[in-house]
Order: sequence, then C-alpha cells, then structure tokens
Amino acid sequence: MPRPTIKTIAQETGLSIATVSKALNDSPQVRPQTRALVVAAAERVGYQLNMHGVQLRTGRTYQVAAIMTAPGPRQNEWEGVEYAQLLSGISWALEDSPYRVSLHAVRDFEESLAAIRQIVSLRKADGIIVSGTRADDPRVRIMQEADFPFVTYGTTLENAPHAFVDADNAQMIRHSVARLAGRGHRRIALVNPMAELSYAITRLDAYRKALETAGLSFDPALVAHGHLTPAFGRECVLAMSALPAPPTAYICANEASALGAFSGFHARGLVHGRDAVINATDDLNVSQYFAPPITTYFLPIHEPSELLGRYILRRMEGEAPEALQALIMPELIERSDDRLA
Amino acid sequence: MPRPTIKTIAQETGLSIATVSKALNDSPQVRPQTRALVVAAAERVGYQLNMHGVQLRTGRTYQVAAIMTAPGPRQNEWEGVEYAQLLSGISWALEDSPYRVSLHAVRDFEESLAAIRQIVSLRKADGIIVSGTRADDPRVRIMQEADFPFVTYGTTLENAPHAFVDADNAQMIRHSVARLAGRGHRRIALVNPMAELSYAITRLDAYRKALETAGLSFDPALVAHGHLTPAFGRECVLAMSALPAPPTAYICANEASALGAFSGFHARGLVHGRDAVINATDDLNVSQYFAPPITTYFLPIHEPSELLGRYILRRMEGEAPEALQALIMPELIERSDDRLA
DNA sequence: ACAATCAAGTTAAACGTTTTTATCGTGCGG
DNA sequence: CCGCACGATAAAAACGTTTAACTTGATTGT
Repeated sequence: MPRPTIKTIAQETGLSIATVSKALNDSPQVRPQTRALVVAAAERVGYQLNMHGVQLRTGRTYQVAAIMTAPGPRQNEWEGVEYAQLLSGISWALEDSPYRVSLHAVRDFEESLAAIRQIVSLRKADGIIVSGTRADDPRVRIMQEADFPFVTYGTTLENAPHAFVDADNAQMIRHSVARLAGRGHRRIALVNPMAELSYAITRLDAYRKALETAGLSFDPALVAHGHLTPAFGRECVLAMSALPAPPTAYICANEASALGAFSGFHARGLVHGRDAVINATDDLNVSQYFAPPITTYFLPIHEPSELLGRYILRRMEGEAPEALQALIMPELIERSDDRLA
Repeated sequence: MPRPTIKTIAQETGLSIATVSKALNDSPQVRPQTRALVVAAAERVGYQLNMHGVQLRTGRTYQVAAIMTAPGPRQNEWEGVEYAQLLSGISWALEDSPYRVSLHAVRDFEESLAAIRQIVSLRKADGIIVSGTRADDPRVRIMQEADFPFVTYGTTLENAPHAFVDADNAQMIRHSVARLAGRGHRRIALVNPMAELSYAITRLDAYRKALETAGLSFDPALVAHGHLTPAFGRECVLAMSALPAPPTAYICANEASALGAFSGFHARGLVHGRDAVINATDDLNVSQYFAPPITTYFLPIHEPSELLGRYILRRMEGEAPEALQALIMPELIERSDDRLA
C-alpha cells in the first residue's frame, strides 16, 4: 500500500482535502469536532506529513544550514573546535520543530561566503548558523541585506545588531589577566586566534586594558595570532620562552593550543608551575587530564549550541535580532595554584 | 522578478517544458542542437534547478543522513571522535553530486535505531551513513531488509555483507602487539572501546591471537572496555598499574584515552619510557604533542570519511555492497623507542 | 507507393501540499 | 418572510518538475 496522504484521509472521512489540510494545521475555519474526526482518521491510517509537498507549495525548506569551516584534507591538526557537540546541540534544539540541520562543510572563509550567498539567493535553507565571525563580516552583511534569518556563533564588531551567541571573551580575559597579575605575574602571554577573527580583537583589547589596570606594560612580543592548533601553541612557547624576558604565564585560547604549549614546555625543559604556567579556555574539560592539570575557563559547549538552535528558531519566527543575543561567561576552574614561583 | 523555472526557458526558446526538462537531463530524445539552445537559454536567464519540484515528483530526497551519536549534554568528556572531520569528508565527497548531508544527532544506540527506522520507513533520506557498529547490528539489519542504501563506518561480524569503511583494526593490533613483544614487553594492556562494539571484538580477538603468536599469556586483568574518554584511559592506568604485575605497555584505542593514560601516569608518578609506554591509534596526529610524544598508528580521518561519501553515492546508484568495502591500514608513526627499560 | 519505423517534439498528468475563491445552508435583523 | 452575513466546507489552482502517452513529419523497406 502506498503511503497515506491527505487524500487518503479525505476519502476516509468523506471530507475534502482542503478541510483535512486545514484541520491538521489547526485552522480556525474548521470546527473542533471535524478536526477531531480528521485527527482520528490520520492516526488510524498512519498519516505522516510529506514535506516535499509542503516545501514545493510554500517555498520553505525547513532546513537550517550549519556552515562548518573545517580544515582541508592536508591539514590534520586538532583545532579543538568541538563541532560535533556544537552540531548536536543545534540539532537537539530543533528536535521538536519541523526543522532539520543540513551541513555545509567549507574549507575557508571564501567558501563560506560563497555558500551563504548561494543559500540566501537560492533559498536552500530557511536559516543559517555560522561561526568564525570577523570584526566586519561580509557574510553577516549579505544575510542582513537579504533579511535572511541567521545566528552567529561569535560576535561582530562593526555590523548592525544581529542574533549571536558567544563566550564572554572580554570578561574572561579581564578576569584571567587580573587573576594572574594578582598572583605575581608581570609577563603574561596571549595565545590568540587568527587576527581577523572578531574574538581575537575582543580578547586583545580586553588584554591591553586589563594589563593597564594591573599596572603592567603591554609587550607585542607576548601576543601571537594563529590557528589554534597544538602546533601553534607549541611554536608560541618555543618562540616566547627564548625572549630575553620570557613570559611566566600563557593564556591560551583553547585546549588544543594549551596542549601544544605543554609540548613546548617539554621541548624547552620548562616545568609548569615553576618556570611558567598555562591557563586556557576549554570546551571539553580536557585540561584536567593534562599533566599537571591546568586552570581553565570552562564553557560546556552544549550551552551555546543549544542556544544557537533556539535562537535560530525564534529568528525564523520573525523575532527581532536584538532580543537574541547572548554572552556567556565561562566558569573558572582552578586546577593549579598559578602563583609566580 | 521571480526565480526562473523551466517554464521560463520554455517561453524563451519556444519549446515545451517537457523538452526543456529532457534537454537539461541529457535525454537522448532531444537532439544536440536543441539541447544547446536550451542550455544557452538556461544560462542566459540564470536558471537553477528547484529541488523541491524534483523531490516531490521523483520521491527522492537527495539527502544523505549522517547519524551522529554524540554524548548528551551531561557528558562533557572528549571522546576523540573527530566527527567534524568525518562529516566534512563526507560532505566534500558529495560536493559535485546533487546530494547533501543532513544531520541526525542521537544520544545513544537506541535513538540511532529509532532514527534509522524513521528515515527508512518515511524515506527521509536516500542513503544513510552510520558508525559505532556492533557485532550483530539491528540497524544494519533494518536497512538491509528494506534494501535501503547505507554505508557503515566500522564493520559488523554477523550481518550479511554490506558496504563499510573501517580501519584495519586486526592488522593494527597484531602489528602493535608483535612490535611491543619484540621490544621485550611481556605484559601488554589493551584499552579497548565498549565491549558491544564490533571493533572491540575484532581488536580483542587479534590481541589474543597476537599474544599467542608471541608466546605471551593472556591476562583478562590487562584488558578494559569503556567509553574512549580521557577519564577512562586514566582509570585504566590507575587500576592496572596497581596490579601485582603491572603492564609495561598500554595500547590505547584512541588519542583521548591515551591522553588520559598519561594523566594516570602523572598521578602514579610513572615515567613514560621507564616504567611503561603508551601506544595509540590516532586520527588527529595529536599524539605528537604529548609529553613525550608517543608511537601511534595514524589514520588521517579524511581518508575514511571521503570514502564513506564516495561509497554511499555508488551504493545509491545501485552498486553491489560487496564492491564497497574498505579496510584501511593506519600508518605506524614511531615517536619513541618503546623498548622495555 | 504505402505501411511501418523512427526521431524529435508536444500534451497532459502526476507527485502532496496550501490557499484563494466559491458554494451552501443557517441563523439573524428588519 | 426576505435578504444578508456568517460559519463551515468544497472546488480549484498553484508550486516546479518528470515522464508516460501521444503527435507529426521524415525515412525506410518491400
């Protein structure tokens, strides 16, 4: 037997397909007892809405496009971005809605721009979730101009207000610098993400201000920008520890770079807690397994990701972007003393 | 102006929409010069195929469902499964096809079973990619019975032949055990995934046989099964190192558990290379940043994942599953001597 | 030379919905 | 008791595509 459609229900109940459709969509035009009849019949025949019909008729896709910038095949470095958790968080938030997550893997920023252009112009999705935001992000602009619903994971600095979710990087860095300064550190290194990323700027800014507040001077040699891989964390330590006045603390932007920093310590014969300390931002709580465990600002990834899902739903409902903005302050987990030896 | 359709092209060329459709689909019923005319017109008006129409008409979804079993919100442990890379590999393999990846995040095995049931019965996708296979996997059986195209990441042991991609676990373990035995180790521990998983069995089996070949006895106390998190790796070391005759080598099933094993070493005051060594299987090449770097069997995740994508395409084309099976032998990367001190 | 074949189109139906418009009783005010 | 509005349902069109069935004119075989 073929799959039942509203036509099946129409025959079953003696009503027209129009009424059946309205009944199933809770239209006020159909009276309760008729609706009950329809629902009962639908149940009986095992009716399931066929999305293809809906999509063709309404033009809606019921898809939320998740743009995932993953490193290309050459690149086998751990980036520490827990996309898996991010994606499942979004997916779960959409669970009770008719929306599904469709994946758009891109290799770099340019490709993500192209992908978004296509999605917007061809309406390949009803909403977009994108990460890796820049200070002035052309992708955001495209979506805004087309009045296309979207939420970013990460803020922008120069774009009109839009829906976003992000860790509160400024507060986190302020806190981190103040804490380390309070423990006697005077040379604090910042292992930062790629300079063009919005949160790199936010962090650098907060870092400079916090240094000033603590009465410490800013030294550009203690700041590095790059892909947050272990390789980068390692390089940073190798380079900075060779400075005439090496840092005594490293603030790493994620756990992958922190792991690399450890590797640099090992290569240089540095001992954590004696020669210098490492702090990190952590999505996975993996830093507790480092030897020794390090102090981190921990943000369980499922929080922002579920928020992304909920926000995109509300944004697609037409809610104003200003109401859909969240900065989440990660939780400080102190695992080492971190005092200057 | 509304988006151009085949109707637009029909008007533009003076042909019927049927001919236009056939021309665009390379039907032999339309002659080359007509096809050229149509293609030119399509180009001119900026025609893009509307999938909704196709989907409704043909019943095909042009979606490949990727079932992703991600740990729930409570669970914030690194599992070391690089789903991000896995998904992007699949996504890229489908890039030149009309297919897209749709994500189905599930919390556990039961949910994945339910998801697959639904996809198969409601035809919510044209193909399925699923991982975490069991020895006798009911999901595989469901898809086989429905003659639904699928590829598994991981083998099964008791199901009829199907398309799969996997690391060659047996060969890897055989090699690993032989190598360690050759370096003087007589107590080799196996940190294995959950016992019900197919590859846990494969690995255990190969492990026992390799021990026998090497003239070593099998000790169940040196085998542990669990979720491959750092926590588990740590536990294993804590427990096994307290045995009367502790192991001198640990074979970890992934880099997350290897990291945890290191954490266990640190807690027990064990020194890698002196008291015991750790070997691992590694998708990310992250083990090179451990302190010290360890020997791993490295399988760049993009290889199996792109293969998954290519296989599901071919499977959806109707190719026989027997032709779509791949066991990939990871590359040995020796980063430490590993000789028994 | 005429029927049969064939190539290259066209016509029309169909996929499953939603939504606009039309229909048809029924209750109501006047 | 008549016209009218209204409430509930039905009819029909539309979304964009594919494809089975049909048409037409040219080519072929005998």
